[in-house]
Amino acid sequence: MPKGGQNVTSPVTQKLRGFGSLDARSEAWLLEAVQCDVRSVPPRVDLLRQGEGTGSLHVLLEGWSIRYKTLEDGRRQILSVLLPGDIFDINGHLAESMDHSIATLTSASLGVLADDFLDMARARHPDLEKLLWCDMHVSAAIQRDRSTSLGQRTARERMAHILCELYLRQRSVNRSSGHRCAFHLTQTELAELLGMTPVYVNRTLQDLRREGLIQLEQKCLTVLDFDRLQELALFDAGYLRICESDGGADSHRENAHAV
Amino acid sequence: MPKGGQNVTSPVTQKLRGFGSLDARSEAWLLEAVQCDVRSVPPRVDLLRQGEGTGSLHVLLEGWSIRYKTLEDGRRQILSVLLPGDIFDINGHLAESMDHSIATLTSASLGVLADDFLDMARARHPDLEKLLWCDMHVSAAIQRDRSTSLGQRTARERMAHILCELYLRQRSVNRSSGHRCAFHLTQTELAELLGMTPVYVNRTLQDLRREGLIQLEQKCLTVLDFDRLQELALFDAGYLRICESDGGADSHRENAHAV
DNA sequence: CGGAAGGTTGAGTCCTCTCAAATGATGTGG
DNA sequence: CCACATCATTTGAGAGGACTCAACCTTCCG
Repeated sequence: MPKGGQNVTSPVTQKLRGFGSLDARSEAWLLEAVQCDVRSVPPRVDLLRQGEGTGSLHVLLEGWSIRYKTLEDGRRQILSVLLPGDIFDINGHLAESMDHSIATLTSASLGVLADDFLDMARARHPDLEKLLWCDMHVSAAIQRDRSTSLGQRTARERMAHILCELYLRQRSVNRSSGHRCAFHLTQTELAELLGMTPVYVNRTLQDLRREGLIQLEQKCLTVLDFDRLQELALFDAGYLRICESDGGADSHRENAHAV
Repeated sequence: MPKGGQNVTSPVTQKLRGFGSLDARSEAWLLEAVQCDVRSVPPRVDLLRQGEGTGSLHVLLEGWSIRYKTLEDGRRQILSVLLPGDIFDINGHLAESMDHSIATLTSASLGVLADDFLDMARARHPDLEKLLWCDMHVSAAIQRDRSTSLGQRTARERMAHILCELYLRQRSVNRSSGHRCAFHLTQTELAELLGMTPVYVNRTLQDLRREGLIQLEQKCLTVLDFDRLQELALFDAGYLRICESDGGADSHRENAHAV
């Protein structure tokens, strides 16, 4: 969606800019690299499969995907949700086989980066390289929060927590309007993400709706009362390291968990 | 325990060698760097605290530690167990504050690496740098497996799984003899790690004991029937990327999940 | 020896699951 | 444009895995 002529609003650059300053030259180079080899993928397709070989660095430009892991007997855990702007398989070359899978949920558009991308970034765009590591660091923090949810939070809290996370993460790449954002997980997928049963997911969602916290229908989430939702979830946005910056000029942090 | 005069068996080098070949020069340099600033820490002390500033790269040389995260209301999730040879806070400089804490369980000995360690490794010991990223990659895989456990496995399975993991990880750094290894988690800590209640941990352990799978007493774990334990846990050791190599000569993989 | 921490046991409860079926969306082809 | 198949959501009733509370026992250590 090139608006006003310049396509500076790629979700990737937008996300990375949230982690720190990015030289205009580096940003241009990144945009170039990302759009060099773009692929369109239909919904519900495995991009990388557990046990098989690894791939190169990918950037999700549009659509939703998931990272998941299956047990021998078929049970499946969704580890995290990948949103536009998310980078994955950043260290693929380090392993000979995947310990998990990655699949699209919706139809998606994918930037496949050249094999020497990281080396080039390291050599010529150190500021960009740093932001890439930051991104990786945030992904790890999200993963830790997911573990914490699964281990400590009740079903209601887990549900509230994931809704907060997905809402804010989309907002940080301009994928929200007002208090609404897309939501491409089915209740069954939510169940696999939150470690509960589809039936119970349904009941938990109805609870949250009944209490006027959210609205969720037709792949669209409306957060009616973010404060109460956040409170219920024991949600602390600090780990997302999201800086609120719209035009790119100011960058007053709103959700940071300052010391 | 310098055996035969040379202390080449630091748990770090041992662990890294499992991920790939390490030049003798790099190894010597690593040993040097790690033993340059060694600190002894008493049991049950926070090394790094959630919300506070980050530290530099650390290597756990001896003893057990944990990575954990606390919710506002006090609930605590132990994210992972750190064993001798484990590296942590590898990307500390990327964040301004910790999203989780790290604490010792036992008295521990800790190698604190110089700030330019990674840069030096990158410049002069690329083989070592690669193994460090491998290690980070394996840590992430362990974290993913933890999420999978918490989300999909039953209490019994989770318990069996963590026992398999801790046993194998210790074995990979020569911290086991026969089918026995140290075990420095109390039942309460196991509960915080597995997302269950201390009382239920106790009952689950008794189940496993009754079935002749394990023995656990006095901070010592004996795995009586690894095969059945592994089967019960739906444990797949592939993600640990452990190569079996004793004297350093051969390296027949035993637990690898070959394609 | 006494206190504290960890481990064990019992009984009752409830959060979450299972099974099953009905209803509502979505999409495809004739 | 309807009929059909498929998938997603919803609802009900019953069962059970894991939790809570509380007491008691054991080990450890100053």
